[in-house]
Amino acid sequence: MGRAVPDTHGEILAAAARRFTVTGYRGTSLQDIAREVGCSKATVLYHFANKEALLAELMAPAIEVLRSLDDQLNGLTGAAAQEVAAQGFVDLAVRFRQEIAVLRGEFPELLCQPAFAHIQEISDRLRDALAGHSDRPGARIAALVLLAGISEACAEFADIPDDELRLALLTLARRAVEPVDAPVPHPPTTEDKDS
Amino acid sequence: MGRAVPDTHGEILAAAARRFTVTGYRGTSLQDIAREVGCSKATVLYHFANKEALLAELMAPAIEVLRSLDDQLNGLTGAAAQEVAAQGFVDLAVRFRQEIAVLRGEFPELLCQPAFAHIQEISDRLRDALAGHSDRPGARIAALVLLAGISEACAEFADIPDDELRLALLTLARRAVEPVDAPVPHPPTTEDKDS
DNA sequence: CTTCCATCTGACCGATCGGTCAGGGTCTGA
DNA sequence: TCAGACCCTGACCGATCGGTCAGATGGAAG
Repeated sequence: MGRAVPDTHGEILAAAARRFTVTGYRGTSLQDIAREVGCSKATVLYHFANKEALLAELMAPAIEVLRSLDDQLNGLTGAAAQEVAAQGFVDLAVRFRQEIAVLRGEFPELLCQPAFAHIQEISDRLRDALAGHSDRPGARIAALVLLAGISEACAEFADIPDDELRLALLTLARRAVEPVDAPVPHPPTTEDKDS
Repeated sequence: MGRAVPDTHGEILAAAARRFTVTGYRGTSLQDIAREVGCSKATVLYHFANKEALLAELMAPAIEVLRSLDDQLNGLTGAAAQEVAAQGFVDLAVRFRQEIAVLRGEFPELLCQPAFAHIQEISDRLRDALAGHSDRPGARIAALVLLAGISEACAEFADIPDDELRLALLTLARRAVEPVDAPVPHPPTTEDKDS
């Protein structure tokens, strides 16, 4: 009865997600998506203004969670920032495996599109937090390796249950981040307005 | 004098590498490459049979080194395999930063092309070695995260000197691989035909 | 029955893609 | 001087891309 409602919009969204994960955003044509849904290409463009809008709607939930993680990170320093960043990103990556798989590799190019204007800055801050806000090259490199590797792993291990993948990644992340040996974000000579 | 030789072939190769690293293989047209070189698209296709052949010649040296690493790995087990895999891959990734940046993200699709027929198997074996040939999900996941992350890091940190990047990545890899606590590939109850 | 609106479609558009081809320069060696 | 190899090019090809548009369909409201 109720299920007789076609919900073409949602079907297109789901089909696009499936195709994007296999052949990438650039490598997937609107025709491909339409074929998978079983409608015409014009129908796809009736439900979505253009290809970019389709991608934007697909990524919206993941981006929302990423933003909230960015908020949580605000103000944290040192090991606390590392732990929250690791836990938050692993959780996000596991939950939005498919969305992350979509962006795989095309990240830098897709970020240029206006729909993803601030994602670059957010992920930069996330990387910075995972490095414990350290400016040592080793810490920054480790943070990048982890973020990129976790994304890739989530896209790859689609068959592993969420809990198991999350645990493995979090364990790895805690083992791999470069430890911030001294909790000295700034020596007590400067003004400490919040302590 | 001698430098007057144009060497268009090499210039095209270099220009292609530059463009591919920025906009990816798919995202770079032969026209783009020709424009960067300052010749016509037809000239590009005079020096290279097609776009795929251009990519293949670009990747050939890196693939050669990857193959030799694969040979070195043959027969190694446990921690020894992990160490050789980590060291070998970090070295390869740092040396062939640009080549690896080219493949960034388009790896799975590009591997389908006949020129890269066996790369998938080799990288699978490399991942397996980095996991110490363990079948524990944690070890396999850590290996994948490292391989993917190291590739991404090499593509990203183009400004860091080779030595510094290599040291940081190797330190990270040794810290991050899941340790193979006991060198027991198989308990002595089953038949041991080679020991 | 008529009107209206949401949904959907085939036909079509200009742009760009990878790739082909005939031919024009230029240099060399006979 | 001439033949031929080498390098390079503009013009062109069919295919496919994202996107537009006029119109067909069908159900609900008046």
